[in-house]
Amino acid sequence: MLNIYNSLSQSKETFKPIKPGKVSMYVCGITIYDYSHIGHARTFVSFDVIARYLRYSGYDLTFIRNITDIDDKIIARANENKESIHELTARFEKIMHEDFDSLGMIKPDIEPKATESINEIIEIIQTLMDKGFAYQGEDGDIYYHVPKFEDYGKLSKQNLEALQAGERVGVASDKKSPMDFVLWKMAKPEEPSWSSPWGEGRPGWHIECSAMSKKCLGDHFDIHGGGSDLQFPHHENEIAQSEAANGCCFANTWIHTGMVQVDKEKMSKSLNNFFTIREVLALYRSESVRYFMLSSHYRSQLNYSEENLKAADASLERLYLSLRDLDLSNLPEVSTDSDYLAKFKQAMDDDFNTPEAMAVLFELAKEINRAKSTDLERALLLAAELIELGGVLGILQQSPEAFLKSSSSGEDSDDSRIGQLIAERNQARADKNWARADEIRDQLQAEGVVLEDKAGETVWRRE
RNA sequence: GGCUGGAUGGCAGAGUGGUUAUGCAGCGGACUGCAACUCCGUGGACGCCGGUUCGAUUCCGACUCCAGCCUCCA
Repeated sequence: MLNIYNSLSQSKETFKPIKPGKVSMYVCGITIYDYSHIGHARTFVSFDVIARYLRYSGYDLTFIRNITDIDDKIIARANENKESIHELTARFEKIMHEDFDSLGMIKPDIEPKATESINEIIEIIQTLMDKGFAYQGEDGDIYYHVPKFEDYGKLSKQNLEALQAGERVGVASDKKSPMDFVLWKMAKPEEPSWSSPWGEGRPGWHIECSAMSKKCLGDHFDIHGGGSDLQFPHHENEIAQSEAANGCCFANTWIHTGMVQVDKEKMSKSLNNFFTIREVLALYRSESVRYFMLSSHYRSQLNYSEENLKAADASLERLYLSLRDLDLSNLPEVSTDSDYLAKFKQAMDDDFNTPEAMAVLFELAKEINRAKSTDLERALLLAAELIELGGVLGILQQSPEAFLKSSSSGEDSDDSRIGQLIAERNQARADKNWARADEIRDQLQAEGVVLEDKAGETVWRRE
């Protein structure tokens, strides 16, 4: 039985889909105008595992992850670059897909874009106008009138009075209430715009997600997710828009991921302390980066550091080492009543507890290592389980040799040269010239290549 | 100031009202020319103060500290 922590109720709830056997999930994607950073990676790897586990559990999942491709920052960046917003967003969309692929993320079923949902956006705004939840200011912009929505604050546990007390001063506008937010913004000259019943303009920040989730999943769906920094105001505003417009419930379960920290501070663009996915993938193996993302629970903060990334790589190396020297081409069928599978599921059923689930992977690795020398059949069965469970987390799907010989940076030292040095070293060993043998090993070690002398042969791997 | 969440062994990170998390690092042993890999064994922990309890790291309350949101943010 799957239990998920719901931000709405602030507690773990037994998950019950609206339609038995089916799950609809909408995850807020990125506003696209720059390279994606490690914080994005953390959130989307988390939802990737959630999606995989829902499917592994037998649910028929529809997974939506949007792209917000119109927004003030996009316009500003495109102007800086002297290019169109479409050129800018198309370029970074391609980069984002490459980065996400590198991290082993499965693709969402639909990846809607704000600019391809303008009709739906206008429809919702019109409904909100008709129902009296929205109004047009003197500047022509359309605003959502927050005090009109009684449940405002139910997700972020804020109340309007407190929010207004904390409101920063000096915001001059013709809003009726300081908490009101823009649904439709009138276009300034030379800004990209679409025609609407209220004039040429573009959508405000929050409305596109209400429109895209409705377009893809309908008024009422199972799971809505995103980074915890979106909980307020973005998700709160989505609820206000969608529930008011649709006159009914919106998402049942809200899932929020913890932020990535650098030196105990949130990684963010405004603090300029972020690492892009590209930068990090140049330093560490991509699968190790993914492993790192899953090594702590998705709701807790994750501290980015060289030490932690190296530890993740070493841990993953241990798992792959256990699979080495086994014939993985012909794996036996995994038995459904395996204790390890049961333990793994129990961990994942408890709000997707990946650290606990990964502990099961290490138990399997240890058992495989033991069984290798005593009971090869058992070792293979356990290896099949390890690979299957790894697959649920999106790891351990390459051959051990491929992982162990891969390097973090693209600049591999030459494999054939490594082979030559090993041959030379083995000649030295045969001659009992230990000094020369150790010299070669030290030299390779300095290049990040580790040698292991097995019976009859010497194998190598990169670390 | 308001609202959330957190504080676990050298590091990372789960979990539990009484019994081994797990990984890395350490220590002892086996294996090895020496290593590496692997196995066997092993030390080390629950921020602080009270309360509940036969017993609390785990429940309750206060305190201290840390982080997130309240402006753009994954």
